[in-house]
Amino acid sequence: MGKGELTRQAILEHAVGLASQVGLDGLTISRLAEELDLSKSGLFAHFRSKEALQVQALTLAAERFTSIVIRPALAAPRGEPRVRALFDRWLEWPKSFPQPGGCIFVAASAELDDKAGPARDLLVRLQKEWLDVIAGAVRMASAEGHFRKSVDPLQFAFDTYGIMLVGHFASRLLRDPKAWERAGRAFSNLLAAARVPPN
Amino acid sequence: MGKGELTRQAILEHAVGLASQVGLDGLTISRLAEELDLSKSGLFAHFRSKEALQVQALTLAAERFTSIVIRPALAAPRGEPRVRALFDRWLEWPKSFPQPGGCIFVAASAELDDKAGPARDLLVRLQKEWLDVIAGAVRMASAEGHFRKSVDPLQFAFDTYGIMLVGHFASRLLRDPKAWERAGRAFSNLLAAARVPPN
DNA sequence: GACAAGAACGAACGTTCGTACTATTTTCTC
DNA sequence: GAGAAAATAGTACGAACGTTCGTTCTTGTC
Repeated sequence: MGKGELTRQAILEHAVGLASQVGLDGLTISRLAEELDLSKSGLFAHFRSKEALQVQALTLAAERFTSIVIRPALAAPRGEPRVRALFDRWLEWPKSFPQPGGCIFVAASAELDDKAGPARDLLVRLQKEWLDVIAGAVRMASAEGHFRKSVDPLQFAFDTYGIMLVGHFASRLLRDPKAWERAGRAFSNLLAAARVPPN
Repeated sequence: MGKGELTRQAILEHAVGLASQVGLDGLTISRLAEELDLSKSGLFAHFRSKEALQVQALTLAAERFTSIVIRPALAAPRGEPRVRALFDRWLEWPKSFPQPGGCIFVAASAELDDKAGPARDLLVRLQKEWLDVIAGAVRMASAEGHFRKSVDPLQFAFDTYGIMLVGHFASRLLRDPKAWERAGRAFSNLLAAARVPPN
């Protein structure tokens, strides 16, 4: 990996953190350059447009998400354990990949939901894939006999995502120290409702 | 109500709609003035700072939220019907008060979770109040014998908010036509779990 | 060690931002 | 309907934005 590629990655890594705080639009090249001790033009040359920078930042975040959350969780045994692992690893994600403003995908989701463009398109694809990963794990949990057959995998993924969103909201905006505890409880309830009844 | 107050309201109403699309920060005075056929300075004079404009826009939205969502729902009979009414009226809110970019509070929550200032302070207060309204209705539902005594009102409010958030997310970002249907189902499950078991 | 390619720089561009002033017009009050 | 007060417009400002340009320094290759 040449020197250029190295700084490009460093820029993007920092860009994700910054964007998590101020948004992908609030991100400015000047500030990014300043914080990385680069010249505005030198930094800019790596991307040739702000939009490209945004897209590449999202791409980098997605790669890391896969390796930090998804891949390890898929190593858990099929069925309920894997479903749990997906949730648990997601909780660790904003810490494992430092995002001082919280999960960049949550921030970007609210920001981009109205703005057409390649960044939005990419984000939509990524989020759908993530929901599908959850739904897939749920489907297996039914096949393994852990969950009832009647559990709707996409509904389960939908519900889980809601818990993640509200955890994020309560933790970051309301600064509720019990936010993640509550999220955990909500998810446990979701699991309990999906499980095949004992006996 | 003098003419000044009238245009001020008109400005704020439009500002809320605009902010729902581009965010409270993305809101610009020039664009607002343009769309309302006012001069930049003429519009600006009403608020004397952009921050004041943001805060007043949030305030207006909150007033409308109270009269569109909360007040009518409180007219529903105590207990589960009132809890349901709160949820149902919330679904109507982005339509009753036009917000082309979706609920302004959802947008603002993601945007302001990191930015200290009066706008954030106000938003936090409003959102806590809203959660308390839900929790209060849940408490009554337990008192009325509709919900189990063991239901944690704040947890219920937390879960409900999550459903709203994910409905918003699925509908606006993913453009999932089944989003609100799914949200309704999730909420029904929540209600079912809270209800006292039959017999 | 020469030399091309790539990376970073500083300065400048046109535009837009929020805000400050002063003037003009409109509205309200007696 | 005159005069005060309020509302709107006009113009200008300094700062920040994304982007372009030509130049310099650094890196890697033969």
